[in-house]
Amino acid sequence: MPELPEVETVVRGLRAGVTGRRISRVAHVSQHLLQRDPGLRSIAGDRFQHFDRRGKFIIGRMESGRNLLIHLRMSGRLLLRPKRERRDKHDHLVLTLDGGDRKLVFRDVRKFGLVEFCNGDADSRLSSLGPEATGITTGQLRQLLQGSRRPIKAFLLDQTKVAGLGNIYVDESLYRAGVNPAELTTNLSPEQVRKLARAIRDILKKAIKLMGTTFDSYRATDGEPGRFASYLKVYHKEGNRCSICSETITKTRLAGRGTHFCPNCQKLVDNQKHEVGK
DNA sequence: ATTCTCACCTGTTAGC
DNA sequence: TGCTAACAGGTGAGAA
Repeated sequence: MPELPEVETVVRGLRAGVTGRRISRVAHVSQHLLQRDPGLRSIAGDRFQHFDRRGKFIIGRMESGRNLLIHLRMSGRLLLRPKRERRDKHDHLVLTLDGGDRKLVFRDVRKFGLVEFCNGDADSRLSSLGPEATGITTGQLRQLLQGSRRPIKAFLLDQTKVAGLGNIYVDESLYRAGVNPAELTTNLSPEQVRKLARAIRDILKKAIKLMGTTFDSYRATDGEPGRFASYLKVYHKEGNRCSICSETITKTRLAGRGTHFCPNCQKLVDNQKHEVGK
């Protein structure tokens, strides 16, 4: 579930607690991470100089010049824990840090997450990302929509179009903009594009301020849950009343995901005007 | 070329 | 109660 606001919160925690720290020891590394990067253990002795975020990726800039690429995917967490704390069975990378009494732990129940060295910003996983969702403008969004014909929800989940959105914030943004998730990108009116860009920026800004949304497993580096969940209007609100029109929030399946919306506030654009009054 | 579907995992929950 | 099946959702490989 970690999307842009959650990843941003984690990165801020890393900047505050890990920047400048040297890795004294790799206390544990799981086989599945070593399989992807057999050289991962060589991080011992290196030092974290800076952390960047790009979309949902975290990039650790190392003193050696190397770049550590991290993705939390669904259940990944980066936690600062006391050095003596017993290892959880889902801890897949445990880095003991010089100075202080904490260690950096990558915990990931479902093992979809990623921790490996990459070749910097030229790595295709990073270079193929679209512009950051936090700053998406109406003009950018209009441009990106050109030549695309698919449900707007599928489009917004595509990281090569806009980077950082996931299922929660896509549903929330579409609701705020009054756009049906199944609306084809080709059908969006200029006004809808404008509202959508605005909704994305506003919702992400507030979610970052509240340190993300904790629905289930997400936690910040200090173990704290995000506080945006109480502001969700449609995500996991099926059966509830729409706060605008009192219609019942509906859940369907679109683009392979649970999709939540208000059938009244988010009507499909009537694209068959010639059939009016049929 | 673009879009769609499924595999990747495991814990939780719904259903019988 | 105990079992199985479905579900959760980000990404990438392969199919359409």
